[in-house]
Amino acid sequence: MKARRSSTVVRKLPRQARAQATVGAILEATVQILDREGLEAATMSHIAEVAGVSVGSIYQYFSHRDAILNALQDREFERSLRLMQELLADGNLTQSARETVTAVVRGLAELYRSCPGLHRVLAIEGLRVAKADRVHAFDLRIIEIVRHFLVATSAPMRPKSVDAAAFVVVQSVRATMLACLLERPSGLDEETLIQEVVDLVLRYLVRQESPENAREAARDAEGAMPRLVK
Amino acid sequence: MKARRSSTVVRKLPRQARAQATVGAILEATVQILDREGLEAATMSHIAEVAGVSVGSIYQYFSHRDAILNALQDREFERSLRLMQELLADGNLTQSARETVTAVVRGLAELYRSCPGLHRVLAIEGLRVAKADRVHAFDLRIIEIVRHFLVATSAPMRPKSVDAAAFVVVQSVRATMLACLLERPSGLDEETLIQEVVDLVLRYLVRQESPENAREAARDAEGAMPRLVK
Amino acid sequence: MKARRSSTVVRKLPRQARAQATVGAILEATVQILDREGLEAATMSHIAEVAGVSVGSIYQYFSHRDAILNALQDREFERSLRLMQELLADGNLTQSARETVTAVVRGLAELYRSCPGLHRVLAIEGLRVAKADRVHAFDLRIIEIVRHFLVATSAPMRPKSVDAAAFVVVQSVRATMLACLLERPSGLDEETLIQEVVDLVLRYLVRQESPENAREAARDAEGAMPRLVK
Amino acid sequence: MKARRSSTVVRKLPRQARAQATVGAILEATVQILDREGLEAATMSHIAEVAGVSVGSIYQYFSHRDAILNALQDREFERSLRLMQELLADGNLTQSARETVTAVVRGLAELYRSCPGLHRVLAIEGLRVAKADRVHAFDLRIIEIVRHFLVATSAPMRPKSVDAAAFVVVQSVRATMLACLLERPSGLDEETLIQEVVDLVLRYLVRQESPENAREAARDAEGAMPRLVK
DNA sequence: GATGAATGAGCGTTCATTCAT
DNA sequence: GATGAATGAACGCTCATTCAT
Repeated sequence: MKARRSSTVVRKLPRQARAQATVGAILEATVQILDREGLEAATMSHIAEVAGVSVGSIYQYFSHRDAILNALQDREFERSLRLMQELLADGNLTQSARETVTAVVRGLAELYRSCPGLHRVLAIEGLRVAKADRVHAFDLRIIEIVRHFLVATSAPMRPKSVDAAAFVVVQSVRATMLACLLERPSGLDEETLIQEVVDLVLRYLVRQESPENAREAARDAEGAMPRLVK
Repeated sequence: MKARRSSTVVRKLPRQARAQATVGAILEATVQILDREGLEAATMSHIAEVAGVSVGSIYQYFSHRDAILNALQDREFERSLRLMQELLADGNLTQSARETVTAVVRGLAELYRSCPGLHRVLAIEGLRVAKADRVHAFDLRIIEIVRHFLVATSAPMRPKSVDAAAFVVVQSVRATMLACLLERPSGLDEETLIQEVVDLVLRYLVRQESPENAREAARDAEGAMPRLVK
Repeated sequence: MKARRSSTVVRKLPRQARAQATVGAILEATVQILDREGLEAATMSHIAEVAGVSVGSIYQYFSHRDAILNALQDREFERSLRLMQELLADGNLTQSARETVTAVVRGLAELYRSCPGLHRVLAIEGLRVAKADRVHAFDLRIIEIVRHFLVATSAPMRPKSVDAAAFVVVQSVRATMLACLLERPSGLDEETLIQEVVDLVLRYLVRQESPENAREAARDAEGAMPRLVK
Repeated sequence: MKARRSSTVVRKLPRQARAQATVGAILEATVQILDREGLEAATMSHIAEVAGVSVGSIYQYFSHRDAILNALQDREFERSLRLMQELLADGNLTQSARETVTAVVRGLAELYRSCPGLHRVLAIEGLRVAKADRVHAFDLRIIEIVRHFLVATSAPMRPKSVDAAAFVVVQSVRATMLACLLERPSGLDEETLIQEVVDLVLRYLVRQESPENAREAARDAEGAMPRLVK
């Protein structure tokens, strides 16, 4: 009776131009709704209305409602992964650890800032049991990228367990930056928090040289990062 | 007279007691359902069934469904706050920072571990727009406690902005410990992660003395924490 | 997610008077709709409307739409079975075969005539693959009753295979009488067809004595059935 | 000229031929779907898919979905009619009644057996109110053929009302043979049931000569049909 | 003609909430 | 107060039909 629901996100590959436009309209409408009105406003009728298509058209491309959310989740997942892959690529190892970490944190912050409500919803979805596997798989990929960087960098790594370190860092950065955007803590601007998160990560990961004070003072004075690697 | 007055009293007291018991049953039923079956299983009928009361009775004590979830959220909020208030109270300032932070992280981990499914749901609820203010208020209280500790402790604090530090620390610890329970990252046991989170926090917050290496080696060798404060 | 759909027809046993009335109204409304408007008119909204209740109320007593149809099917199944059990009971063996068969055929005809449209729909339902087992089980019970009679009667049975005979007779009588009501074949009144069906069955089942002609002439003249059994 | 005329012709003929092929593909696809998956699987999209055409093309040849089912019904109707017309034609009157009836029953059984699922669906369709007239018309034609045979045959007919007899016989044979295929009654093979149905019909229709036993014994012994006609 | 993307009325079903008993 | 039957708006989803390409 009921057609099996594969985990496949897209029901039919849109081959015509109009079809492509429709799929795009559906995804954009959903992003807008999620970002502005939240998860429960994203009913099929509302999505259809905002997208300017009929409900039936949505089902031409997405087998069920969750498939739309999955598609968006995948899209953001890929964005995050691409960002980190680029910034943590082996070719960037000549940069200082601080430069690299700052770039990653800032990049994620920008990603979230572009549509905070969407990322709020995606965070919610990530907490639902039904989506656990998807999120877990994503986390593994992210952690693997971080792990690879931690192993490859010439900065002196402090933690004994690279796995644990990657896990802790990924969760901490994500949660803090997202909360920063969603809660807008009074008195704290985003830039300050980015710097704090970068500090959090660097101090946790990198074996500090002594004399510590001198180096930090230097940074503060110059506004530039001393190379942690030679 | 006496008898009547007595009967009046007991007739009144049991009513209140019964009301308390009913409210308790409703909350416990909801906790069980949320923890075991998730948010969508927590329908009014199901809660009533598990609590052993009628749906109508629930509305006697909770004006609408969300009020139950709010009550549970408040209860867990209070538990967290009480935990932190106790561990970060001024009376505990003589303990080492590592001891204190370890106690807090471990305490939160225990709180989450007692019913991870519930905290998963509460995290979800906390991300909903409608609950933003409630969560924000809670975060402010938590941060205030942390902030107070950071100011009061004799450990040499490194961050310039106590507000930012409290925010970063709270978000990081919460997210990492919850993710630890919900994702069960393979190869990482809870105790290891607790230690890593403690390291994350301490290294971020406390100005490290030199020579750093010696001190860390000492900790690893003794299995005990050297006092960071004098 | 989806609650398992047991084959149970009734979701909750109605214990209050109002509940009983509601269940009755739902069933009667469905019978009316099926009888007058056919299967596809029996939507949940329409049933609710005709029954004078809300859709939600239907789901209080029937887990899904098909459960209503199953309940009606069971009700008619039981009626047929009761009818045949009574007429073919061992206590009636002293009656002539013709008397017995006539009573059964006439009884079924009356059953169908009381709401032909309903039996039309039930016949449809009986042909749907999903209901095959239900109908098969019913047919087995009916055939068993007929079979028992064929073995017990003192009329001289002709067919070698009692099983086959029971099957053939049951299917033939049912189909002919139902078609009689639904097609209203011009020029044929119900009574004539009943007599023809009775003849069909008797001549098929009972070993005719010779001289045949004499006996048939006698029947025609007298309008009464000579005992086929001694 | 020649070529052009020829091309004109073939351009026209292929078009018609293609149309024929398309209609054929649609009908065959529908037959397959109905036979294997049932009525509800026969959606326009599914038919189009199996037929290898587009939904739009179906509407070129069939004004609406039901028209396809009607066409199939007509096709099967015609097959049944042709079968019976051939077997009951005046030219066959020299055969014994048993031979003729056996041929008809066996022919119908074969018709049904070639695609039982399709005939199940057609039986369902035949019971729908909207199709009543179509089925009635078909039944009238069938009955007319039977009636003509009953009048023309030299076998001694027993029933007084040829109309009633034709009706009874047609309904009984159809229902029993179809139920035989759809229910697969345990312990009864098709051949046995065919013989029983033939007996049912013959004993009902034909005035039996005495002594009955002798003749039946003879049939059983010889495995051949004694001529009922002279 | 042929295509298949688009349509949208209508379906079965759920569940927070109300209120007569 | 307690009950639980009744409510009905709203949901996700289907599919016969249309029509721009």
